[in-house]
Parts: sequence; C-alpha cells; structure tokens
Amino acid sequence: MPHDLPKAYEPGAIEARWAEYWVKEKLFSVPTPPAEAGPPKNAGEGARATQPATQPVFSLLLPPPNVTGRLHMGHMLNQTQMDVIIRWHRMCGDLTLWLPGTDHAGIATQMMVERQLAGEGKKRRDLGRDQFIERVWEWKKVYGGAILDQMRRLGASVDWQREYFTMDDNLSHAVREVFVRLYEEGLIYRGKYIVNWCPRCETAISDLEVKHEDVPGKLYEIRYPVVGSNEFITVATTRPETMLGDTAVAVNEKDERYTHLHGKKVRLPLMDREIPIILDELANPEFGTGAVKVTPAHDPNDFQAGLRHDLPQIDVMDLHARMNENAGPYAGLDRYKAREKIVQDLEAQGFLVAIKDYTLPIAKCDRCGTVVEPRLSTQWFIKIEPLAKRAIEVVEKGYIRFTPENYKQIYLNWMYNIHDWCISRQLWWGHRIPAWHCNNQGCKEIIVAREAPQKCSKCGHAELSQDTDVLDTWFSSGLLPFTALGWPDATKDLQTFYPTSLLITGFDILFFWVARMIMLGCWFMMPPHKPGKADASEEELLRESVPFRDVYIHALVRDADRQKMSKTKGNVLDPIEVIGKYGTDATRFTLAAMSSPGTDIAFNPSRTEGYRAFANKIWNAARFMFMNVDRAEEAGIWKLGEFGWTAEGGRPHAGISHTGIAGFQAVTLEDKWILSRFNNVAKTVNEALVGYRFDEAANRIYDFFWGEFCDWYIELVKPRLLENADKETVRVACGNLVALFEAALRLLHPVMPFITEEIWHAIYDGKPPLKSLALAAYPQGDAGQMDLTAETNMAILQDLIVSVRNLRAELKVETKAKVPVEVFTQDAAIRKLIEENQGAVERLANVEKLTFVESPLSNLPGARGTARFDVHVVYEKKIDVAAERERLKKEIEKFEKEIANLERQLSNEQFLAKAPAKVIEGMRNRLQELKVLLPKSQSKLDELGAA
RNA sequence: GGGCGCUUAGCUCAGCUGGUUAGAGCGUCUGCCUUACAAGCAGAAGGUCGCAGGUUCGAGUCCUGCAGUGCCCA
Repeated sequence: MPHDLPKAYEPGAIEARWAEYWVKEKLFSVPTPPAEAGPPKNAGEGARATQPATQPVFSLLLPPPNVTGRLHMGHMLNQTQMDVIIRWHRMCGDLTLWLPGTDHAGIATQMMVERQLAGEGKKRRDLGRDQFIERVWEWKKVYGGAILDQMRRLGASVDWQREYFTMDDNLSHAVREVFVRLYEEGLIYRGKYIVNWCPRCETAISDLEVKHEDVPGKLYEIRYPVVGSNEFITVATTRPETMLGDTAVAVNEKDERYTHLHGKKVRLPLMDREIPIILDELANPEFGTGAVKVTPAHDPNDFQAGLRHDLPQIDVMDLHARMNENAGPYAGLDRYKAREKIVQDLEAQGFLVAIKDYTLPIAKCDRCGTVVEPRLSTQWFIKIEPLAKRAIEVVEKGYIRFTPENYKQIYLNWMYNIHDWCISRQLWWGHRIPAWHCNNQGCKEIIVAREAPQKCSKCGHAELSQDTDVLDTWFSSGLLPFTALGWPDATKDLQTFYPTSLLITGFDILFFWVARMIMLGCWFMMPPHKPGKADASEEELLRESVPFRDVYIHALVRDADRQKMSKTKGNVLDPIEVIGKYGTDATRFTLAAMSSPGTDIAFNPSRTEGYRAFANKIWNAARFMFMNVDRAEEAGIWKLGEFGWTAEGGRPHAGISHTGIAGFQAVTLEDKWILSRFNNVAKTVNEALVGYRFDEAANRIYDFFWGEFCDWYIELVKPRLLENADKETVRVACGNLVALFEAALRLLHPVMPFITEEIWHAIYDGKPPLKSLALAAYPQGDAGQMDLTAETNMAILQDLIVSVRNLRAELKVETKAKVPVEVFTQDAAIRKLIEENQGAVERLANVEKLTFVESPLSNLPGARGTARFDVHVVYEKKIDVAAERERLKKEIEKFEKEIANLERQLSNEQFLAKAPAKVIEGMRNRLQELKVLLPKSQSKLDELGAA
C-alpha cells in the first residue's frame, strides 16, 4: 500500500477524525468490575493486589466544568495534564478510569437563564419557581453540553459512558442523604447570623465567594450627643448609612478619655433614639477617636459585639440593599443614595465633624461584582470543626500529598482557621434543602427528612412547606468523589475506584472544592457512613477515606506578557482558535512543555508554532520511513505486515505486553546508540511523569525525536536503505526504522495523541493489532537495551562531524563543496571507531576523503584539536585570521580559568578528603583533558602570529 | 497587617538531595531549496545566576538581610 502523505502535516482533518473515532469506539469506557472479584479493598499498598488479576487501578475525577462554561486555556491546561497522566497509566496497563461530568453551577446558571428571560422582558418571579426550573433544564439541554463537546475535540480520553450531571437523580439523592445524616449528627444547624449577601444575586454567599479589594473612599466622623450632658462622642465610619441601625457606641475600658462616660447613653442623630455606651474590645483606642458605632445587623464584628452585650439587632435594609421601614425617612432609598442624603442631613444638623479620604476594603460578589452587604438572615450552616479536624489529619499524616508541596501548608493554614460554612443559598436552581417547615404558626417545627413528610412530626399538622433555599453548589460537588461512584450504596465501583488516585486542579478552587472534598470524603467514607464492610483498623480506614491520594495543583495560564487573561483586557486566548491554527497536538504539547510546577504559564503562540513544526517534523520523518519501506516492499525485500511478527515469537502488541522496542536488531553503532538512547529517554520520561514533571517529559521526548532520531539516526541509516544496499541490510534497516518509530510513537502518544495515532495505524498498514495506539504498551526503558559504550562512541563521532562542519563554516567552504580532511589520533580505539564509521563522517560532514596522519594537526590553520583527536580540513582558502585569533584568545582564557579552578580544588586537602570520589575523578579527567587542549590552542595562536 | 512564591541569555522558562564546562525553546546573525521536512538543514553570537553578607573543601542551588515583583488570607 503506497503511503502518499501530504508534504506538510495538516492536523485539522486528522484530529477531528480520531477524536470522533475514540468516542464512537468507546475506547476509554471502563465497565464496572465484576462483583465476584476479590475481597473488599484493603488499605494501603495491598489494596491494588486485591483487584481482579492484580491489575493496578488508576482513577481520576474530572473537575466538573460549569454547564454554563466555555472552554478556556485553564481548562485546556488542566485537561491536557489529566489526559497525559491518564493515557500514560492506561498504556502502563492500569485499570484506568477518568470520570467526566458537569456541574449545575447554581448562581452562574441561574444568571444565564435570567439573562435569557430578560431578553423576553420577563423576570424569574414572573414564571414562578417550577416553571423557572423547567426553563433552566431546557437551557441545559440546549447549551449545557457545549464544554464537553469542546473537550472531545481535545482528545480527552474520558469514559463518556459514565458522564454525570450534578443534578442527576442519583446524585441528588446522595446530596439529600448527606444533608440528612449531617443534620442527624448535629453537624448542620440553622440560625440567624450575619452572612455575605449579594443584593444582585439575592442570596447569601460563602466567605470564599467574596473578593476583597482596596478602593479609595471616605471616612466620615460623626458626633453623637451624650444624653444628659452637652458632650459628644465622635465616631468614625466608612458607611454612615448603617448608623440608622446603630444600637450602641463602644469604647475601650482602658481608654481613659471615656472613663467618665461609662454607663451613659448617647442620642442617635437622625433617628432620635437613645443607645448605650458599652465597653468592648471592639473599640481600639489606637484607631481614630477610639469610639466606634455598633450596628449588629450590618457588620460581622458588630454582630458579635451585639451578642456579647445583648444588643438589639436593627436591620435597616431589604434584600436589594435598599433602606427598609426601619430606616425611617430614608426608607426606600438605595444604600448609596441613602448615604448621600444622610451625610447631607448630618451636616445640616451639625453632627458631621469631618470627611476624610480613606482607603477602604470592600467586599464584592465573586460572581457578579456587586458590593456585598453583610446581612442578618437565617441560614443553614455546617459545623465544620469535626470535619476539618479529620481533613487536617489526613494531610498531616501524608495520606493526601500535594504537588507542588507548598500547597500543603496553604491548605493546612486555611483548615486551621476555618469558619462554619454557610451552605444555604436563596436561589431556585440547585439541590433544594430537604427541610420542611410546619405551617402551623403555633408550631413552626422544622423537619429534616429524606422524603417529604406527610405531617408535622411534632404537632401532626398536615400542611408543611419545604424550605425555599437550595444548597451551595460546592456542597454537592464536594461529594462527587464518592457519590459519582455510587455512594451511599456499596457499589463495586466505589470499592474499586475509591479513593481516586489523583486530582488535578487549579489553586483557585483549593478551598472551594479540594478542601471540601477532603472534609466530606473523609467523613462519609469512614464508618458509620462508609458502605459495605469496614473490618480494617481505624488508621487504615482513615487512610482509605480520602477522596484522592494525590493533588496536583496546576498553574495559571497567562498571556504572552504574563498578564492575567480577562475579557475586559481583551487578551483572552480561545483554545479552540489556537487549536484551529496550530492543531490540538501542538497546543497540548505547548501546555505540557511549559508545565513546570509552581510557575504560571505565559502562553505564547510562537511557542505553539514551534511545536506545530515538531509535529511536522514527525510527519516528515514518517514520510521518509514509508517512502523507504514502500520501496523495499516493491523490491520484495520487506513489508509492513511483517512488522510485529519479528519479536517474541508472535505479535508483540496483541496485548499489553512489550514495553520496549521489539524486533530491533542492533547491528551498527547507530543502532546500538539509538536503542540505548531510546531506552534512557523512556526511563527518564516515566520518572518525570511519576513526579508530574510534564515539562521534563515533553522536552525529553522532543529532544529525542528531533535531536537524536531525526538529526542523527535517520541521517546515519540512509545509506543502508539505498537501492544498491544488499537485501539483508535493507531488511534490517527497515525493520529497525519501523520498530523504533513505532516505539517512539508510543512514547509520545500521551502528549500528542492525534498525530501518533494516525502514523501508528499507517505503520500497521490499516491492520493494527489493537483498536488504538492508546491501548498499546508504554515504553519503560529496558536497562538491557542501554549501551553506554555506544553512547560514548557516538558522542566522539558526533564531535568529529560537528568539528568538521564548524571548520568548514570558518573557512567559508562553499556548502556543496566536498573537502578532504585529515585526522590524527594517538588512541587506537578511536582510530578504529572512526575508520569503522568513515562513510558516515564523510557523508554527514560533506567530506571528500578522510585520511589518518601520524603527526598532530592542531597548529594548522583550518584545524581543530580535541582531547581525543585533531582534525584538519584541507582547504586552501585563508581563514579569517583576526576572527580566529579572537576565538582562540577567548578559548584560552576559558581553559586557563577552568584549569586554575580545578587545580585549586584538587590541591585542597579538605576537598580531596570530603568530596565524593566520582567528583574528584571527573575533575582529574577534565584537568588532564584541558592540559591537552590548552597547549594546542596556545601554539595555534602563536602560529597565527601577533595582530 | 499575616502568610507564601518569584528574580538565571533579548523574551519565556529548566537547572532534582550543594559537586566537574549553567541548559532549552523562541528571537537574533551567517550560509544553504543537500529529493523526509524552508513549519527545514548546517553553523554562530549572547549569562558578573537581583544586591550584600554568611555556612561549606565547594553555592545558581542552603541560611540571613536588603531591593524589586506577584499571589493568597485578613
């Protein structure tokens, strides 16, 4: 079969075809393991051994993107890394599950649909709750799959058969179950507290959903008249409108300025209300006047102070942050309008002391940017301390490991200082809280239950209404590692795939999601909540309760100038566009190659362009291979079909069996060398991936494929493929070339799945032993195929060839002209090596004839001396004496410096006593080498004469 | 205010538990369309490793201080 591949690689069509094929063939679907297999999973290392056929398990949960989402560079990075790891594990023979799904994203999705409604001139409340939710489901049906469709284009090898949505029935059921159990354990409570309230979203939000920033503002100083005297107390505030809700003024007990006012009252301006002067730590004598107004219903600190002093809580705003009926004449005004009016009135009435410029921290809703209003409201909370305690323990004990490691401390610090978690949201879209309120006004009992109760458990009243709040989206996503595998049932999936092996995600959701998964996972996958038998020790159970064993925190993708990508800046790169330009493989490679831990990625498309060139290089290497293989086939010497029968007495790929290069016959130096290099590289790549060094893995493969395989091996093997070569030579060369290429494709596949799949299928001539390269074995690096001598010898040969090329350039030899060279060496082994490979040197360095001479050459113009040989390019054209002198001077200076440094160290007894032998020996060798090189350069410089 | 990073070639970054000559990609310069590849080939230039001390036989690597810069939390 002729392989007429286009001259330049065109990723578009090929990638789309394979992406579709992988999905259609369900290649990455993992059936639930049979129930009869093995006893329940044990703790620790042994756990893997209890799997059927002792197959190791690797499981990974895709951080579910929002249904509202579109793919951005962060997703692409995240998914590239996951796919690399997953494909690698799969090829290593693990039972590999990558579980995809989407998140219902309460606020975001509700906003989306509200916006859609607004386009029709409608509001959410016009439809009513049920109808609105129906609308959201419709919206989800139409647009909700967008991001997963994009994901397919990336080649993400997830199990599409297991795709979930966080609002699915089974998951919703689990959410209710968790809520009820936590409630029964006394870990969920309901209460009236100050929460972060977003007036636009009309809901409470958690501390994490609030972003703080400093903005220029004003500090208002207001004086409150002391009752029964003509004194005033001056308080300072950045939010004068809240004074309407003041119920006290606090001073510090130690503050002598106010001692005489202890026990007195002040008259609140504008409201004409008497409020007490209280003694509280809230008042800092160092700050401002030392007196502060206390507004328990509108400030979290004041709220606490209010509880300490049993102060009334006067809420002066409504849920839109407009002043309410408690605000007297200001009722109905927006909070900022009210502020203006109040300041005016205070001034008019002589209560305003000063307005000062002041930088104030403001809190904004992470989702919509509206300034958050601390609001007193009744919410549901999780008593977090018992959960946090366990979440701290598993990390401190190393049952969960973080990469990069410093996130461990960040996580722990946060966990040590954690506050109770407000889990109720005043939204319509989400998991509705399974609590019912008795409509009997005299009873008002709250019943938390799995299913809607028929009557009040306290008074028997039949009219109950379900709590209107829904749960924080992160509450349900925090459960996913176990609920997505079937919890609360003791499913085989849960038993097999939990704990998941790894989580890859961004630091921005470390607290939102990672921390909560750990808290909830370690709570619900421990007795009494862990389904199935739990006959292991407490410690083993804890170790196995974690939602994942490893957490890899990836970096942020920034633009080429290291700026954060943002819509307002207009510097957002759309991954789909980048893919369109350079191909998915090149884009994936860019992200992988730049993924060094802890460093943000400055994504520069020029880099991707470079990796597109890499794909093209591979493509053309394949063209070269096929060209030769086809010719050999036409000549009846070899054919592609034979590949795969050449080793291990049968098809090596019929299962996951061979991990190195099968059927490679290392005959020549270049064969031995490339085989050794390949195995070394494979070993390095595997090691890199173990440590999540995607950059290391990608770069090593790149260097090997381009710098060694293409630049040297292919060049060296060419003569063995020529028509005049004997048949056996051609046969071996073809076999080696194809075997090597096939193995290299396997090595590269996790990073560049598309081009490798394409070429791999072509290698098998349309009859591959497996449905996909993704199912083949990953090269492991076989020590038996490494050959240090071959690597050293090859390095000498390369040195010789590069030296000649170098001299040619210096002598300005025309590119096409072949020149004779002379070589001098005192080492018989080196002479033999060069003799044996003379043809290669002549070809690669464009040499007419290589001859050996018996005396040193390095003084000659157009010659170069190395520690092992001298080489002289015979060419009459004069060299650029000045440039050569300059070069030599520089070289000599460098050598001298190095020699001095080495001699200094080697004459130091302390050094000799303490340094490892390997280092000392290395330095001695180097010194010896330099002592050969220096005089060569020196005498050559002398030869050139003074300037 | 508390905590955590970062500073290495023009740009973006590697450099692992200190150990021989500090690397790569892109960019720059020179010469080549050498029948796999101009998205290519061959060659070259370019670094007092932010600054100042210290530990050590030995520091880009460890410690302290300073400067610049970024992030998280309050």
